[in-house]
Amino acid sequence: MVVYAGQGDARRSMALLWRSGEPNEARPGPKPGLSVDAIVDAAIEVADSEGMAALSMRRVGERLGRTGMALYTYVPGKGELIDLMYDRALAELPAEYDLSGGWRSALTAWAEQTLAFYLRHPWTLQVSQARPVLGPNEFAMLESLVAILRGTGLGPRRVRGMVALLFDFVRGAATTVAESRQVPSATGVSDEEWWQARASLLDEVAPGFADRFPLVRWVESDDSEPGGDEPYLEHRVSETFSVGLAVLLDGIEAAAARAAQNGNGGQAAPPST
Amino acid sequence: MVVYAGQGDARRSMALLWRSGEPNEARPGPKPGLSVDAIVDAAIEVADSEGMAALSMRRVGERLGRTGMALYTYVPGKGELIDLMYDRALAELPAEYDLSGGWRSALTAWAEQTLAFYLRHPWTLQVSQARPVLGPNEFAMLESLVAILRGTGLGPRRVRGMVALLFDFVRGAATTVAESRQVPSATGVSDEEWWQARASLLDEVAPGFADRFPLVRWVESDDSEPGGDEPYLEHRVSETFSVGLAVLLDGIEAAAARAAQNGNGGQAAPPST
DNA sequence: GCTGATATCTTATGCCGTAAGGAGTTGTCG
DNA sequence: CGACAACTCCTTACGGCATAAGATATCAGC
Repeated sequence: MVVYAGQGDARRSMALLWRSGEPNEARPGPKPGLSVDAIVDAAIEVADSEGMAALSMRRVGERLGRTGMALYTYVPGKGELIDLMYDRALAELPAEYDLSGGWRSALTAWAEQTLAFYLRHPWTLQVSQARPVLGPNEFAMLESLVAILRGTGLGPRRVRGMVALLFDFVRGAATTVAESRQVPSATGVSDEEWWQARASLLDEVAPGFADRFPLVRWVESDDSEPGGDEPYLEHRVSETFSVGLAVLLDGIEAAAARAAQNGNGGQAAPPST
Repeated sequence: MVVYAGQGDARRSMALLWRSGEPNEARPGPKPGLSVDAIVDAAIEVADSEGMAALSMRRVGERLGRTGMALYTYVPGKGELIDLMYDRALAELPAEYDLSGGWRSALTAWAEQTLAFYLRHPWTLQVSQARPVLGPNEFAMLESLVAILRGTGLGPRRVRGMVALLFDFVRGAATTVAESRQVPSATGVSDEEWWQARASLLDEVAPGFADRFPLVRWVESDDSEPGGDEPYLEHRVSETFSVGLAVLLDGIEAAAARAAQNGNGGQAAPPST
């Protein structure tokens, strides 16, 4: 399931994200044995290695030699912790891309880097996108993508559309790979074995299946290059990724060309559908 | 979080999905008071009205005047129930689209219908895509999309890429709207109010924000038509949706044109990147 | 030393999925 | 008819979760 951000005191969680309002030194009471950073790090370790489903306050506390409840001194709740984890992880992404080769090559690099990021931290795919975390690194990520798309000469409305499209695309591909990787680890069965078992079950349970869905059969027929040592589904996804990226780049180029023709940044020109 | 399908006895859950191996009549024991269909219907009602997070075995049982445990007579577990819900809901989608106007208009209709479906049943967005449910209606959905894309003359590999791209796009847009709709219902604050509150908090907590991210400011600047009575974010998404769809259609057209030129269904022709 | 703020722990509440086993119902066979 | 087996449904219980409430220990400044 999608994990939602904390609804609690919005001011406090924003302050945590932007590290503002740090406590002054020399306060009464025992020295803090932990820190927000240490907690976020431990939580990311848990999520990276065992997945979002295994992330619990107790689990994180345990890794720090504390109980789960000890974390509530530093962080308002689990939702806010996830926001912090997410924004921290995003810091890994490049702040800018080489634009000297034009926007197409920069966008390709962006897509590859971003895909790799999601695969390094698959749990980030489960952080809600609609109510953005609004942390510094999320803005930086957006800034760097918009910097590339500015090269197309399109206006803000068009660029917003492409930002969404690009993120949906990369996140979708990453989600497929990330979830497929859980099959072997969760079931002890290789990806390919899982698919073959399912396919033979299909024949058994749904006779005449192939005749009912001839186009499914056609589209699954294999006209691709062999996948080397990549697992079955990951090979499929990497093909899909390059095909999809090519479509996106061509579509963006078409929009940019139309806008250049009209000389208006694509703002007033209606799509030629 | 993403909800994973049941790992249990695969044969049994496939049989449930395809409704094969129905029990013969005249068995000993009390007459079944429930049925798989009744349970799936009740579960869909819960998920539609209260969201996936509120879906629990006890909750569904309660709606049927039973305990949660009673459901285990009919359904192996929660994961399998979700699979059944998903495939049942997919039956709402059109089995075919009007191809007489060409693939562009059919694809536009597909995107709109599919988006509307996800918004009617937002919980379907949380069913894992990598290990497909493999129920009859999931195949039917794929079949109808491939039928449209065949009109482009592209080969299976290219069409697979576009299928993934199109689903990622529509699901991404649907996810954004679906999650944004939970803000008002969960917090009692309108979408727009939520955003304004966040924005003023940003100023407070991150001074100099606008200078740090000038392109974010630029891309968020409003060059769009007024949104009528649509909520803020939904208006943004519907703009984004039409921009994205136009890009996709143009990109697909470019691929199709290149393939037609080479006369090979786009199979051997390398992408011109 | 006292006061009051702070960090941490223990305990408890109310959810969850589901394992285990018992009670009641109904068909078939002797 | 009675016995048995299959079947539905229930109660209880376990171990997990987030987190509220409150007890206890630690420390700075007066």
